[in-house]
Amino acid sequence: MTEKNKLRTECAACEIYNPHQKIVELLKEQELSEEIVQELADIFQVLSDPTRLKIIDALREQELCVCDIQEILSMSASAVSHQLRVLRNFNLVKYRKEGRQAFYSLADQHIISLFCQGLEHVIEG
Amino acid sequence: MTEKNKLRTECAACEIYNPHQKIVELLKEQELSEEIVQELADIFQVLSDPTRLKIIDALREQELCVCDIQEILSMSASAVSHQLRVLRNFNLVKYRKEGRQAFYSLADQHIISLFCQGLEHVIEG
DNA sequence: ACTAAGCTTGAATAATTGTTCAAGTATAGT
DNA sequence: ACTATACTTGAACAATTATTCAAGCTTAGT
Repeated sequence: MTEKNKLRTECAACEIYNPHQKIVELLKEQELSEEIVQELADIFQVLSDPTRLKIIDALREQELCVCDIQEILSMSASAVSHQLRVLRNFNLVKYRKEGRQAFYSLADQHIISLFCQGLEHVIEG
Repeated sequence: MTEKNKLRTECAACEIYNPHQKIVELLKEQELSEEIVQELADIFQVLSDPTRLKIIDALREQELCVCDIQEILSMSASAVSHQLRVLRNFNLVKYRKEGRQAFYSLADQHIISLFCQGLEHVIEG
């Protein structure tokens, strides 16, 4: 094996010279666990719907009942309720019952950080 | 109209006493534009897939060619290429051609902020 | 007790999406 | 010129998902 050939380490995937062999091996080991990646995808997935984003946005400053949200979004109670359930299932919102009404609020402010960071990305282009 | 009734302003949505009438009106006006919300949803949508998240994660430290990524994710070239196109369309990655290979890298570090913020959310529970 | 309001839920439908498959282009090596 | 590699692309398929519809439950007011 010539000096030149020694440098030409082979990637398991490509047969041509590959400068990233060690990095690839490292990344295969260090790769985020399947579970973490899926959870990460899930949380972004919740934020990937305009209706849910509008709900989160509306709840930023104060709690609102379902019919408030319905009014703000100009959507049916059913559609709103379905999306509130998604947000509930991911513990992004909590609610309290008062008579016939259900008052929803953000479970914590952490989701707002993500929301705002995303907004920055959009506005900055 | 009695003093008591004056306080019972009606919400356009609910007929019962609604403490949020003014807030609802305000939110209907201030609501994020449909366009902005859609763009926000779109960017989160891109991040809502495990494959794309893994690609972004792999590209955090250095550029990689398609076959590197293929190897790291244990996926077909076609599947990887399709997802790279999605990332390209949203200007999250850029690439340079070198012979037969295409070397991909992150277009900017902004997306990493979002990625990490999401990761924090997942890890903190 | 009755009626209506506020909200939730399951099924149905239409739309979107991730991967595979088959075929394609472009470059490198012989 | 030929072959194989690296990558891309469009169509097809299965899976997921957002909204609507119809029906339900619970509470408030009469």
